[in-house]
Amino acid sequence: MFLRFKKEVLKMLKVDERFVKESDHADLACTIAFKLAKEQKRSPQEIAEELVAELEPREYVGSIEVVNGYINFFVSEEFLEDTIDLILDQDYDYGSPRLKGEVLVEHTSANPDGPLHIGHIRNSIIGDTIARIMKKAGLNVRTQYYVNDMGRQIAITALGYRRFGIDESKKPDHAVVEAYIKMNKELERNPELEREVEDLMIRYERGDEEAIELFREVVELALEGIKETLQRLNVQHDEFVWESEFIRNGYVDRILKMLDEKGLLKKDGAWMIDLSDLGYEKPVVVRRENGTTLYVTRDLAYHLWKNENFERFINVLGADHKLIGKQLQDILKLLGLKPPEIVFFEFVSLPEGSMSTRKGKFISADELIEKVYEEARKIVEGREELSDEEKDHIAKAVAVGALRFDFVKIAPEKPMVFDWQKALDFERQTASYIQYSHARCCSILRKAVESGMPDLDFRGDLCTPLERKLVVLLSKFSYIVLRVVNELKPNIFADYLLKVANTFNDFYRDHPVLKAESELRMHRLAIVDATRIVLRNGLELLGIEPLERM
RNA sequence: GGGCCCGUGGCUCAGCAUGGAUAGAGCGACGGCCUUCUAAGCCGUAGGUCGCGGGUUCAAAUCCCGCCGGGUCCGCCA
Repeated sequence: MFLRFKKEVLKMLKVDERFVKESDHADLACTIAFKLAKEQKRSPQEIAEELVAELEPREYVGSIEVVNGYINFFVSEEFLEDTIDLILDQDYDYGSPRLKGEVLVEHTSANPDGPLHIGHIRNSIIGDTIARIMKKAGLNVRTQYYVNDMGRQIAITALGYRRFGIDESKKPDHAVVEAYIKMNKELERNPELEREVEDLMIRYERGDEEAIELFREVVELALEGIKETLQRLNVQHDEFVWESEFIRNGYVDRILKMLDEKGLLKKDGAWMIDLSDLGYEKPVVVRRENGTTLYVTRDLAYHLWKNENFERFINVLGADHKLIGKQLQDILKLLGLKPPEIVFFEFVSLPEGSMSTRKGKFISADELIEKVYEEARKIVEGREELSDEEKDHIAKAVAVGALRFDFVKIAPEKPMVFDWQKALDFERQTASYIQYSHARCCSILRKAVESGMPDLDFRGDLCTPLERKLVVLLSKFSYIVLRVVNELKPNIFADYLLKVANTFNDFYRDHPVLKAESELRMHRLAIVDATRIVLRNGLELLGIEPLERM
């Protein structure tokens, strides 16, 4: 709805979109007069007044005023009424800007050599949230986990698995990483084993059956554990795509042929692409002297496949992939293919330094989830009216919410230092605050039903300034969704939802609902119900369960 | 050495793309509010040279240049 208001404002003014912005002083504010002031050598105020004199309020633009050169626009009562009607009418569907298109989101894609750690889940949470928001926007979204089954570290894991076996009593990913860590130590002690690693990698790429079976077994084990963790976090993948598939299905050969035909390959024993014209110091090797391919080669093949199937493809990658990511984009462009859009996120480190799976220096996602759950459980214990089962359910939802929100609210480009104390401090958990606000809405509506639910009837003319503010905020849902789709910054949405919860709690404080008389009661119940729908739909986009009581 | 990212009250962050009206939240601190729709809530107070120095502009947290501090990348690894 807010999008329509903005469109009307733009149509009235006939100015470029960038001069119209959100503001604390108005629903939308225009700064064009400042620009014109310079050219015309007149005061911004004068120009703004002149511009406004020619404008007539329309359907959704209720009033216009000029202050200090700003042209401030306010929504009409009709706008407020249509917003509430739309929300109540669309319910679960509310909030979509109704886009069309085929989109692929690739995220997480952690090496299958052990459990996900707290750095990996930053990737999962950003990726999953983007995917959810794009789906909401109406796009046809598929999510994939790219399984790096051909790497050196998987060969090492496979060797460790064969040599030491694994502890079957443990969750499989945690068991696999033990073999990986042990094998790494073994390699340090005995560098001769290096040849075995290399040999195994070559055999796997050439399609040696025994090697394939070994890799498959160990990778499946790791993935089994990883999938369980992802499920706990409400992170969904439609498919797990194995890197080695692109060797076997011919895409690697095709991409190499394309590179060759474009004259991009320098074959000097190894095959490489010279990117010095684009400012890269070193060439990118796509085929080793021994005939095997590299990670980037398979990734190029994967992106050839993406080009054939999707209009937009988005990768969520750690900042350590920046160089290789840019090279991938540039090579694809040279081939006349579409490059992926990449969301880079900075590292999550521990107070004592960066994490390392190889050295066993990491905090696993499972451990974090468990501890946060225990903490949430302590708080829920205080609610005597709830059954044990309900308490458990609420604690789980609150824990996952706290965790997901903690990661998604921070802009991806910010480095994070993990802190146990903060992760477990529920005083600062904003997710449960939003869940709580939603539960409050539900509670009011439950009581209203008990005492005979009246018809909901929102009236623009009954709105207090705060109610007006809340409804305008509710109208921005699809506008915010669209922003995330365009800018790929899911933290914008987290911020928005927090603002909705905040404003609702302000409303709750000094606007009695159930005690209000007749039409005011109907009016406010409509606001509560609409807020409930926005909070519920919004929490779902963040992968957080909207609880009805807590 | 070169590239990229980050640097905003004691702490964690938003705002920076497209410069504009008093720099916003949360935690922590201090003081208040449960006979009134869930106190996982609300209200109030204190706390800021927006890393530093220049520049552009009527106007800079936001744009440009130079520094400083932290992170990260620069393999025929992934």
